[in-house]
Amino acid sequence: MKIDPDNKADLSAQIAEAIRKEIMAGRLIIDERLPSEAELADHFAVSRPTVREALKRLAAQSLIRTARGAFGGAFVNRLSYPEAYGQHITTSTLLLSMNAISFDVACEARYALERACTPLAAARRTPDTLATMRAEIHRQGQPGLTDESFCASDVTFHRALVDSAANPVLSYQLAGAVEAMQPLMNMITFTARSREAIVGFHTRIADALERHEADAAQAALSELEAYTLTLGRDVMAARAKAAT
Amino acid sequence: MKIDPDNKADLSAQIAEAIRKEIMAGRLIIDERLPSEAELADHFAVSRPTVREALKRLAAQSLIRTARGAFGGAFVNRLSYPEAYGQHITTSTLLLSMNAISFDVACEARYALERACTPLAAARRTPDTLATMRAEIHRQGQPGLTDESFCASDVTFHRALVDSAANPVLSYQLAGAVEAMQPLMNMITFTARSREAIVGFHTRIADALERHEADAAQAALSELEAYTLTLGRDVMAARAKAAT
DNA sequence: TGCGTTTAAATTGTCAGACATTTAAATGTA
DNA sequence: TACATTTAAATGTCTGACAATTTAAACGCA
Repeated sequence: MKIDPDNKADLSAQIAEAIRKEIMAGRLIIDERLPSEAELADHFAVSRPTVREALKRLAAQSLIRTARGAFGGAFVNRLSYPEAYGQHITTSTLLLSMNAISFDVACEARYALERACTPLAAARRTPDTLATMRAEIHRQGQPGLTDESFCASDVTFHRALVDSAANPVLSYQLAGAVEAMQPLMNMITFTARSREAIVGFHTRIADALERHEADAAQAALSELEAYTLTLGRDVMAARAKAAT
Repeated sequence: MKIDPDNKADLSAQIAEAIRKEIMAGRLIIDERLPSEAELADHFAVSRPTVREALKRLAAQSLIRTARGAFGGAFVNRLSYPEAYGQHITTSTLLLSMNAISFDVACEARYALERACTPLAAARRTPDTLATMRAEIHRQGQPGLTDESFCASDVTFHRALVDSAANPVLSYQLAGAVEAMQPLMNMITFTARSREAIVGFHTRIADALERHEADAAQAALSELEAYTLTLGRDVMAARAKAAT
């Protein structure tokens, strides 16, 4: 394993970075056991708490997992899809909420990415993903639904659309774009009329996918984008007026 | 702040998760100072090292930053684009390298996402992004270039293509897809003939963007995808044969 | 008064040593 | 052999201490 250079940042950050590079470069392979905390402390010439802080940093990124007991220790972790989803969604959500990203920019990115899925989704959609989409459409038509529940259902619908492409890498990449929009969408008040309009677009998308018509799905998606954009702009305009 | 329920996982993980939720929910706002480690230890009824491990977990995700000295402490961090890029690329690269993702699936996802950018890129490309693309094309034509350098240049070219869309959220999302492919591409040996072919596709893409022709760019991109796929399949076939 | 210097306080970073807890292998026993 | 017990190794946690760093306040001097 590498050694730390002179001095700069925290020791625990340096050690974590050194181990992370080993993993990324493939020199530490999957399920391989790292030296014990005591051995690492000895190797890097630091105390055990410092090593532990470094290992916790790696654990937070799902790079390692730890097990107690004899023959326990820290092991290079196989990054699972659920873990990767979680990381990506956390990062994306924070990036959008903390950097004053305009609704327009986020919306444009999300729908551009979703349109990338529609050709594949139209070709590969399954009865299963279609059923999910239909179920969410039905839920979105229920009168008593709160705005927040409506948004959550919207996310589920769009994730089913993405999953229809049957490409797990694509689903992973899109999860961030779709989920991160939810806080922004939650600022919108959905009137009965706007809900009806959205349900209409969703139905058109589901129908098009069912008939394997990629172009029709893409067209409906684009119209939904334009409509969502107007909803978002209304909210932003109202907010700007209220702030004066 | 929330309290931990009965018992289950590590205390440091529980505490980190509690604080993370506060941040994600916006109850801890940007640049806000968290209580000192001693106060947190008191609040959660744990020792200071345990609190520190929790804070290091959050720091590893760029959720907080720490400063020493009086009036120092842990502060909610504004997640910057470079930090988000780094997180996303790390996660994406590991996900692909550790889960036996087929070259085909990764390739399909990447090019589907890139095609989502071309309409915007064709409309908004700047002299700057075009110049970057031209420079990389020129580099890719140099005879002495190693395969690894060729790959790195390829990544730079495609990132310039993505950046041409002038949507930072899109650039962020695509960074993972483009960069994570590099280790897979590095397995390919680029002959003089395949390099020439790729440079040809790149030139067609740059030309199309320069003339604001989205369809032509998309067509060239699709052909490049098909060509990349054959290169990847040749490598995989050779590997499979060598393994017998 | 005004300004530079010194001091003090608060906070994170690091260390040392200890004990608790968990796990699986080794051992002992019926 | 089968099962219970012991043991060893490792992580999880705690206590207490000191070092390093940074800012604010106190101080001294012209």
